[in-house]
Amino acid sequence: MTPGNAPPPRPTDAELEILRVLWDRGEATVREVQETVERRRPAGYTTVLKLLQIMTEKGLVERNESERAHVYRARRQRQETEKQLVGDLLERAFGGSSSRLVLQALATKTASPEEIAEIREFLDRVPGGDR
Amino acid sequence: MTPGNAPPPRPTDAELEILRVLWDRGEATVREVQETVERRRPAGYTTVLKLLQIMTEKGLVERNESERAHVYRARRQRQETEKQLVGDLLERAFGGSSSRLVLQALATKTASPEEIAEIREFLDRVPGGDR
DNA sequence: GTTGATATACGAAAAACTTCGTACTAACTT
DNA sequence: AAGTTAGTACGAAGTTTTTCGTATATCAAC
Repeated sequence: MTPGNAPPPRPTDAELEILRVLWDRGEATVREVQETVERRRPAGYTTVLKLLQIMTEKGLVERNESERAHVYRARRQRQETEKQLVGDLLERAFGGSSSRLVLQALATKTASPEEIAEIREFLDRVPGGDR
Repeated sequence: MTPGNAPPPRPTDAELEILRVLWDRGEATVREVQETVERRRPAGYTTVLKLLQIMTEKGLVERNESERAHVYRARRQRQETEKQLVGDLLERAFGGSSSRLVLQALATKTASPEEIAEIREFLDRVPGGDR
């Protein structure tokens, strides 16, 4: 096993940008990742390569080396990582109060009517959340 | 003006722990902060002192030096910082979709019935969020 | 006034993060 | 075969984060 067996660490900012590319595309070579990241901000080829190598060591991604250009995939699903990040922020900044985080999120960026309906549906299904 | 005039940077993990103490107490000396942080995790006195000094430079806190033991205060309100952190995570991980973040938060840690009611009330008041 | 307790200042080390240059390798092209 | 292109490996440097030791100052009490 490459990384002991501990759960992968929280991805850093630069790592998260790369993960987003991999989640979108399913899998990608270094060049594909680099070209996509490049559109958002300056990022040299070897920089992205090195990051992917480190992320492999950390267990954040895995790679297929059968071709000359290695193909990378995220090791955890987008949703799992999102959960990790939210849970982390919840503990670090909101003392575990999810409602405070939720209200803050809604205040930060207004949700569309569809999104609001979606949230309502979720609340209706939460145990103890029924009116 | 101590820090140019740029908005204070996103606080790091260790800085956030200190800010939480300051938000709770309103203001505190290094020793008070250190003793409170200590309960959560090992943290030496000079470590906390140094962090507070750096945070002063960064503009995250301000201090009153009129007494021998300087008294520190958070420079931004808890809510402003929470907003910054949520907005940041929203962009970095959720591509700006607040509903995805909200649903993830609710799934991560179940909110109490009171909290759920609070969220409902908020949704009712959001423009376009009325049923 | 010397001692002891309690402060701040500051340098510096260790770890993590980010970036990039250089070396090397494999494959295609002429 | 030699040169060009496109890839990985890896060391290393710059920055930030975190930690702590040591020097120094202040104050109180003896």
